[in-house]
Amino acid sequence: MAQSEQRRNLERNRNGGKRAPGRPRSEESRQAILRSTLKLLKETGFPQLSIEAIAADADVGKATVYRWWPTKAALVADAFSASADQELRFPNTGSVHKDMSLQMRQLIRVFRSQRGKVVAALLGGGQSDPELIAAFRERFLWPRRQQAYHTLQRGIDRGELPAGIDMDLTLDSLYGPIYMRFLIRHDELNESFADALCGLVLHGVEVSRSLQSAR
Amino acid sequence: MAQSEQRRNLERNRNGGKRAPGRPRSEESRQAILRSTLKLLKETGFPQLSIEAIAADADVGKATVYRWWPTKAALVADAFSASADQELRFPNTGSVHKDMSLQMRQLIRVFRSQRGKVVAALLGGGQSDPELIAAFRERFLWPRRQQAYHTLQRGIDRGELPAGIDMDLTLDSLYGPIYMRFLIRHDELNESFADALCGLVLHGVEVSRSLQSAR
Amino acid sequence: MAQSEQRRNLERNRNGGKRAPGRPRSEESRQAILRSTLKLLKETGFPQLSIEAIAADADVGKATVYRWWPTKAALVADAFSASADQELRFPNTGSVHKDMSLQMRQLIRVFRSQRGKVVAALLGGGQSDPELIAAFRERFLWPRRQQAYHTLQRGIDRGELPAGIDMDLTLDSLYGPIYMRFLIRHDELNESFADALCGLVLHGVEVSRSLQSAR
Amino acid sequence: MAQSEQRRNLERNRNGGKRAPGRPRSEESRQAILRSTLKLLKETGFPQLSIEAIAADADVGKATVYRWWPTKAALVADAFSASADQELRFPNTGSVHKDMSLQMRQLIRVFRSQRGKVVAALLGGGQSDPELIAAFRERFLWPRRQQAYHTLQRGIDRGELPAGIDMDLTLDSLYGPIYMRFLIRHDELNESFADALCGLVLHGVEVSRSLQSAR
DNA sequence: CAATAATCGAGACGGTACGTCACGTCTTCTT
DNA sequence: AAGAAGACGTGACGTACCGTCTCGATTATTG
Repeated sequence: MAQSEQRRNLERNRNGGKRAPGRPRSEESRQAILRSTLKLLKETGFPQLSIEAIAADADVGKATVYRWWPTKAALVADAFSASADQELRFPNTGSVHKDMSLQMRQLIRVFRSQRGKVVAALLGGGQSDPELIAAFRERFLWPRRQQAYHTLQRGIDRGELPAGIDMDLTLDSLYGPIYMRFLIRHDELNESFADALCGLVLHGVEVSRSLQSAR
Repeated sequence: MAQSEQRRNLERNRNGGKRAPGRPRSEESRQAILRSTLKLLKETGFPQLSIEAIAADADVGKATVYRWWPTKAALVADAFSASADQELRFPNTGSVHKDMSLQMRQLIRVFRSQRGKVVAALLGGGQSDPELIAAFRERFLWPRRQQAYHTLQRGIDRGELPAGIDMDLTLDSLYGPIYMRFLIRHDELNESFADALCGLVLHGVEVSRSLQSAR
Repeated sequence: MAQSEQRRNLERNRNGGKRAPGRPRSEESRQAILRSTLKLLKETGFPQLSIEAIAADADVGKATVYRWWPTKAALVADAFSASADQELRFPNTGSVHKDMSLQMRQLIRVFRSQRGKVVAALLGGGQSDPELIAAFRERFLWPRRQQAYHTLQRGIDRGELPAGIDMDLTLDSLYGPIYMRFLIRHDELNESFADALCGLVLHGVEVSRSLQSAR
Repeated sequence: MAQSEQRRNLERNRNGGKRAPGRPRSEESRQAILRSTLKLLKETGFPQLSIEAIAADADVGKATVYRWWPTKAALVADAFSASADQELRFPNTGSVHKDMSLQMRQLIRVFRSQRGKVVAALLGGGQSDPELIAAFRERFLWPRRQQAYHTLQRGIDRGELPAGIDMDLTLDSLYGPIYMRFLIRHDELNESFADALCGLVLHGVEVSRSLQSAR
């Protein structure tokens, strides 16, 4: 459930299931707005995206947009998370190496697809708008990181990884290079990069466990 | 030498030292513009930065800005690189671990300083402006990466690192997590992160040399 | 009714009294703009008049001006005609000579007043903008000329003037010298000029009726 | 000799025929500027005419224009009078009627030609620039009016016109309607208008001599 | 079934910044 | 010293969106 659509729904809940009086919010408009937002975001960057254009594209009054989303950032964050919910689940193959590299390959595939433009817009816009980057963290990064913790834990339980490792360091080492290549575009970001990265980092984790545990 | 100031200077060179006719460009204005750009960039983000405000702050006509920089991006890129030239050199302590972690600590220090806002603006803005991100690569990333290659090579020569490693993979593994934490801000980015990262990755490199050489 | 305000009103009429959708035009702004236009026109000439200044003086967004008037000329024409409607009616004294010279005196009085600056601006600007001069003709010249025709006709009916005279020639002979002195300022334009002119021309008309009817 | 080009020539005269030191003024540039001014004035109106464009068209530095003409008005006035010197002389046929109507026909012909655009620009621009209208009076109107006085005087001497007439009233009555039709364009301005006008006004003068002499 | 209430679309509003153009002045080298 | 070249600070241009507002119309709940 998107963050900024709560006003009247909250009232509804408080009133014990009763609807607020007046014309109810148009679900049709809401979806058209989110759809147009994603569409235009893929065509232009975040700064070029205008609420004027979104409203026009969605055949909706400008005020309807402003009624439900306080800023362009909130709208984009909503649109993004509405479209990001179902993807990028972690597999469970019985091997940490395999689980991680498979998921990382998925991520790279997403980054290279049309959807990547939206992520780039979010991360780019987020550099000047804390709300945007927070939305990315909370709706995209954290849910996946929770799953990643479990995946790593399974590896520890199976003895593939030493106990006591710094999971955040490990995961940032695995994903950081992907994000870096995605955002800076200084080198190719293809799926085999996931394998090489996975090999390098997970072997490093195994070896330097003593250092980690000493921290 | 900044990119967008070449027009008339090039002519000068071609003409064998002769100056172009007409009033020469005001070096004073040029520097005032770059100074104001950096100053305002630190106060607001890249999208909020307006050429109008830069010109006003620099006591300069708007047209003078547009005469020399085609876009806000080009201006910011110039301002950034004019201020980034001298820093972040690599040390040479006789140990790869030490050399790298020292430099990475410097980078983190920069990212956490006022200058970090400019980098974030550049990378953020760059997500919707290829010119900006290219400027970052060419004027910031590449020069340092050249030095990093040499640092790694010294490690190989000294036997600290195996020969035949994938330097780009290694360096992205070292720096990627820093950039990720800097841009996504999902976890603390302090200088000790550099040491942990360095330990993890360089040990990983040593162990997985066979994998790398097999590629 | 001013020319450039018709768009939405016309729709209203076509729709049988129904209003166009959307926020209706602000009558307050419209009048403030016209008022400021006249005010500034009296202070400076037509070329010096800037839409920027009008908008500022009227406490109005620049876009509001451009929304309703395509050019500065159209705006000035509207402002002029909004202020010119009620004046300079022709008297009916029972004597052509008296009627004409009284009205011509009024005209000279207007030309010598503050309002004269606006007329001069209109006629001056009109030399490079057909729209402006057309506005002057249609909203100022023609309405008065209609009345002048009737005044002359009354003179003919009463036998003061010969039938079959060229009314346009007559009226241009009466008013042309006034306009000429007003615009070229080569000689004094005072009210007694009206009497002298009237005497000369109307006597001329009486005498040269034969020439006119022979045309 | 144009008004604003006097600075150095005056010095020359004071110095007793000696030339000022330094590079002499380029006659070529001066003429190119005047030529381009007229050319562009015929293409666009006075307000649209830009010194920038004149300098470019004349292949001349902008400063050269500003060095010799203080304002656009002065330049246009100069250009106009440089081109108006030789025309519109009064004939001497032995008949006032004929002399006047021939000259008025000439004037109408000029007004309808390309040169008319320049006159319109001058009179139009002059409504907001006293310098311009003064230039028109002094370099165009007065010289011709002097000749017109003589023409009328010849008529009086020959007994065609009564003595003691108001020459300025007479001439304004003859020319005012032409200027009015030229500037307001409310009715056709063809050469036969000169004859009708001449007939009407000169007959009027003959009849109302008593009124005039009574003034 | 009316009254009330909040939504919807449309689009005008006062603003801010855009990128361009011409202004009149200046600084340089060349003639 | 005047020439051309052309950069300079200035300020208006007309445009695009901003976020807010005022309309009539629509769609629900409440009395």
